Amino acid sequence: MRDPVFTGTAMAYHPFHAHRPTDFPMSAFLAAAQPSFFPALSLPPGALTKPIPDHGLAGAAEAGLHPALSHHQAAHLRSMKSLEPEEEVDDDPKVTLEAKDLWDQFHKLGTEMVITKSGRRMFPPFKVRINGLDKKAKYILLMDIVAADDCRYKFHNSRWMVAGKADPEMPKRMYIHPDSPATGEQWMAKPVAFHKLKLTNNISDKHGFTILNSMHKYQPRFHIVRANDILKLPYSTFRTYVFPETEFVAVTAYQNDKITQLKIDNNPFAKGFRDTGNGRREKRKQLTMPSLRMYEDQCKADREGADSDASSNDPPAGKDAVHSPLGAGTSPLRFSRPSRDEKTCTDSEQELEHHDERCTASNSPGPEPVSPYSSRCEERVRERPSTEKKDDSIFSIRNLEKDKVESRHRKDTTDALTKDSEAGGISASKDAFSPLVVQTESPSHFSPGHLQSLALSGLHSQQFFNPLNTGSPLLFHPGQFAMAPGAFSAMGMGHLLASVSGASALENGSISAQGTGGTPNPFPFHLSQHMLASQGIPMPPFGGLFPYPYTYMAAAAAAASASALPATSTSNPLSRNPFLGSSRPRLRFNPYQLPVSLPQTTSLLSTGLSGGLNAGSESSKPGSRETSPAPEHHSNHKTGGSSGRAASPKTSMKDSVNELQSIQRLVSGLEGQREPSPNADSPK
Amino acid sequence: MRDPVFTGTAMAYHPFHAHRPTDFPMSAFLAAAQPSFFPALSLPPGALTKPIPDHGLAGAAEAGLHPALSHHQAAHLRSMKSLEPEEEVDDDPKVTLEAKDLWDQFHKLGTEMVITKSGRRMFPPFKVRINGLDKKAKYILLMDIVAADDCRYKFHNSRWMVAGKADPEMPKRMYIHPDSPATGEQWMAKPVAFHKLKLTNNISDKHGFTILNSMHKYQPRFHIVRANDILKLPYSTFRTYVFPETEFVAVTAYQNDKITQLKIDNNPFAKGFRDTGNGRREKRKQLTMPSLRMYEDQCKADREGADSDASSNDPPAGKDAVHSPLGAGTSPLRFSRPSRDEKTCTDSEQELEHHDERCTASNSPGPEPVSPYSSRCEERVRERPSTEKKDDSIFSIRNLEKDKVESRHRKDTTDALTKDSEAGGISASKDAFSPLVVQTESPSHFSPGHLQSLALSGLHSQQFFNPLNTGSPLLFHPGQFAMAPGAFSAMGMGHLLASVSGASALENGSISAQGTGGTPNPFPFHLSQHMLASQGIPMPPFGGLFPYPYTYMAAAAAAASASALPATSTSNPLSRNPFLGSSRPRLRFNPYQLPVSLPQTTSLLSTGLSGGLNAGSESSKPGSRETSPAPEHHSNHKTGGSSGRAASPKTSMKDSVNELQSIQRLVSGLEGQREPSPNADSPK
DNA sequence: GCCTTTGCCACCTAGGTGGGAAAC
DNA sequence: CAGTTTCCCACCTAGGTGGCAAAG
Repeated sequence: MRDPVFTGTAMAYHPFHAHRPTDFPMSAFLAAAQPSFFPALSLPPGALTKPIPDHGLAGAAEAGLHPALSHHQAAHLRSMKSLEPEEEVDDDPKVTLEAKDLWDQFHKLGTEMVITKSGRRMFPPFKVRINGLDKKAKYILLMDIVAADDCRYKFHNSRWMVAGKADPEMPKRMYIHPDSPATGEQWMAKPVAFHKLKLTNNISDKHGFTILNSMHKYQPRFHIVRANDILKLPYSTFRTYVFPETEFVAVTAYQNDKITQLKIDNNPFAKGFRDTGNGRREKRKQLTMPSLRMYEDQCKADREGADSDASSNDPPAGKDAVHSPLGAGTSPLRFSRPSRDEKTCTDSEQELEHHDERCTASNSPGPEPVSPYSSRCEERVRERPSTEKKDDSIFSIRNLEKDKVESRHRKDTTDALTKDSEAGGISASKDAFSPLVVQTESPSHFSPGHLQSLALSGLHSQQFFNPLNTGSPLLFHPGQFAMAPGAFSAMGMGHLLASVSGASALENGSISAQGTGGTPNPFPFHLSQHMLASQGIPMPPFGGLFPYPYTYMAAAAAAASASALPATSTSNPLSRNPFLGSSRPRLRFNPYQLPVSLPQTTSLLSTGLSGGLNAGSESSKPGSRETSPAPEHHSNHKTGGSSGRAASPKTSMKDSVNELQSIQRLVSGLEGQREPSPNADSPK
Repeated sequence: MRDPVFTGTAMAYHPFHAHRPTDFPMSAFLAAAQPSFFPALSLPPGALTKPIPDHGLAGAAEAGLHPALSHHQAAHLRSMKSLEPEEEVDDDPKVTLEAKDLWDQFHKLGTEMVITKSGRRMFPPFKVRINGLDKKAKYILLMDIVAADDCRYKFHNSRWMVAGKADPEMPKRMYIHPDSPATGEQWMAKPVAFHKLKLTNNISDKHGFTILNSMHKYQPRFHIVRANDILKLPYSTFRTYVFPETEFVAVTAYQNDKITQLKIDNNPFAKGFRDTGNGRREKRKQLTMPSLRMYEDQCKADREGADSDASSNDPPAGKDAVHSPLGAGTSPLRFSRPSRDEKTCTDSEQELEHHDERCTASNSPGPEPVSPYSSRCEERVRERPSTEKKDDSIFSIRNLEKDKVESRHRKDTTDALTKDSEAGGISASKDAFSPLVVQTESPSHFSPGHLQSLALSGLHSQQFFNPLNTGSPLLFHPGQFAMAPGAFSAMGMGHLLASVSGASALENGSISAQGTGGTPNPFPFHLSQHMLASQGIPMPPFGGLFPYPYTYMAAAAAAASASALPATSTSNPLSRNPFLGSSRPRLRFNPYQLPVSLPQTTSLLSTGLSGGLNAGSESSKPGSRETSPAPEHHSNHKTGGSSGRAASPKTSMKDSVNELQSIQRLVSGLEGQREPSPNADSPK
């Protein structure tokens, strides 16, 4: 397990792989890829064509780059020594969260997302608009949802408060947008929605849904990978974007009536619960009604613009400009929920109410309530010295102070500002309030033991599943990684690349949600049974066997619109490490052990992945994986931001977390962080 | 226009293209591909791995191969000289029509498919089960619907009769299964449905729907192409499968009440019209009620087996075993509709009622009524001498006589028996009653002028659209081909490879059916704006500039289940040439001239396709393209089958058509046919 | 009892049916 | 006038909502 499968030459791999990825034995695939990933730069091969991005929104992105290593320079370097035979691509992705206003509204109240056994969509739908991609290059877009911290919450006295340490992390799944791979031109043509991603609390889910723990806080993440085949994902650079305002608490039933009302008022499918004069459900009182409906109207308008196919069935497609739907309705209700960010996760009534500690001077329109459970970003920011260890910095955090000044010029488009980080070169792009951007070099540091097997699943209602490399949700299974306890979930360390087998792929008339299990023709998906390395924020490099090939880049969090800017960017759950504090290994999941239908999925696995997978699974046994030191974690947020950069795997992780959480007020520092990850497997 | 864009070296193209297809300028793309296509063999590169197919159903496929050039030999030859760098693949696809029983029931009555402006699905859904593919190789599956003949029909006195020549052909579109490309393993995992393909009579359709002429007869076709990128389609071998029982007449309103009732009884969406005691629509009398519902039950059962995702939303997913739903209900009603097959298309009351002229000795359960408008296959078969010109044979027709003997051993699986044809080597596979199989070598003979531009479209309800090469419907526009008048529609000559731009791709919340037109972000699809060469049956090679690289293979039609076998295989509309008889160029369509939203679709087009496209358009001006000699066509079916193999473009086409139409009783002959295709452009 | 989860429900959206009147 | 087409409709399927009672 975790043997250096990634050994071989980059060149050897790509040429071969490019022609017929699927015919290539996984073993060979893995063997050929490793050596090529030098601990070099993090930027994607592209960006060379145009020395300076000329994309509309991206124009100012590079302005503040540190001379150490500009975006383009980095890209160039990478392209030269990287194993990627890819042509030089000119891209500088800028990502904007759609319906940001709506997200902000929810965020202020403390977003809740219902999770059910059968799978539930997210309500404000996670949708982003992308700019700056290379028109011709192909990209794979992904999304995952990682734990925002290692705490469990409870809604008490109209407040969210910590209720102990987080439960064991559920198998994480990386959801590949079904349209992947597609050209940059196609992705940029219209907003990219992930409404097919469903949330569930069913640990035995066979649909490839994202499994979450109820009463835990999560942070959705969006990833852009320039690759024309999902098989290349493990060796590709991940550009990760985090929109703090999309943070949410998973619940099995809504806790906050205001959230419920906001959902009802904006989700067209809940129209039946609106108090539109029609005798409807009583419970809720018209908390909102004023300028409501705006979001829906926007959605419908959007629908006009683009044709819908199976992939575009998400009713809520509202653009960022929702014109503050709730208006007077919800915004005034600033719940004083505890900002549990770096809480010690002890059951207590300590309702963290630092939400008033606005992260930035806020160029927002006055009284924007901070998210009920937003972190005390301001506090943290102050704690953080600007002495980031640039040499091995993992994050490239922009100077938000500067951004604030310019933020008002920008709409609510949270551009993604990619910067170089490996060399410690930090560039504060002038464009402010971008989402947190983390760029990860191809995780060549995976050992076969980390490879993941698919978890298949029929993807039931999951949007059209395009089999093979055409876009299948990646099922991530943290338990199969051999890394430190706290290395997972946080920023998506070692996501497992699993493919959906089930029956969802080829379109049939069948739609039963669960029938997939033991169907005769389970539609084996043997493509991507290898894990995806570090997704975003710092992750332990799996035993430190690797040359730290990847670098992280953080381009400020912001993501707040001119109005709600500071408020929404308050909580920065980017990289909480759920495993750090949880010591009760309740469940362990091994795709192969799950009741999931994993038929015929042995092709690639059997060749070279099975062993690795098993290895990883073994090491991450229930007891081992989830048992992590909680104490040190608690105090993290206090010390993290400052200087724990090159700290030990666990602490360093947390440090980075803290930094991220305080992004709103980030100073221009860029931090590199690398997690040695003691031993990949069990933390024990 | 029509400049030899296809010039260059195969090797040059592939290596490059494989890595980043979309980054490759179309001009270069085209230039590199041409030379590689020798007039060689037609079989796909695969089949080398295993000298003898060991697939369950395919086991006997090679049994009857003619020694001239076996399937594998051909494949080997091709792989050596072909430009395809593809590895040797072992495949021998067998295709089975799902819900064949249901199709048969409709076919007996004379299937009608409603076409509406907003697009209508086909009711028995076109769904096939595939076997014998190479597990690891990637395939692109396509479907198109071609005119079955060049006549216009009218339903008079409860009979379908010819009502003159066919109207000008509408722009034909090749629909790529959205899951494409996918591995053979994935395709074989479960039936492949094409329920996202919609039929319309809206000549300005922007959704990529298939545009048909009302009151005209059509024949759906299914294609398997081993390719990992739609960009390679033009240079890939097409294996075409035709199921005669899926023939239908497009109507704007049902003409035959029995068809209506059959639809209502079997289509779950029409449940509201069933006379289940509930006072419902009066009109129809319970024509069927006996063992009905079977199909639906089957569908639901199917749904259990496989998960549904956006691509699997088609309610009707019944397997082939529908247990003869209508039972006594509809089968007894054998309408004596005219079999207008090779009619002269003159308005007359001559109700062709040769349906009793069963094509084969029929091992079917007795009184299977022939399709009302089925062709006089038997007659035709007899006319055909077994003196196929093997040297340039286009069709490889199996010996059905032999098949008949063995057919009863087979279920209703109409296996696809691929055979070599180019060398004249014909192999009569022992497995009988396969659908008509036509294998086309990569149509390298396209000249730039034939290249097609996309017609984009949002694919509205069209199933999830996977942009880029992941699967987008190909929009075929006959008008942009430079070829003889009658060369189109019939067997899909020169289908245009157009991609859907619209908004369907990236999943958004928007679903409006028509809003695509002028949307801000039209999602340009510049991938496959080049036309797809000969799809199935003989087609004019566009001016004869080419070395006749493609070969056709026919592997018997059959496709009939043990019970209804002979009956269903009666009509063989495979390659009627609608243009041959139509001399009234009513409309001309140039994707660029349509009100379709073709924004940003210029990338590849502008590089190397625009010119070609325009060229093609120019040459195929309205007046030119549709003006074709009708007379010769009429008599075709009489003379066609016998020896018109190497005949002139037009006649040869018809000859092959005739042959195909009589497939049910095909003798062991295999015919190769190649169409010189005078000049690619305008027939004038 | 409290807290949380589950299952079922009514009520929506989205869209696939053919009927039937009206239009062409 | 007859043949066709169009449009709107009621009626379905499929599935996304939160409520709510009951169960853990």
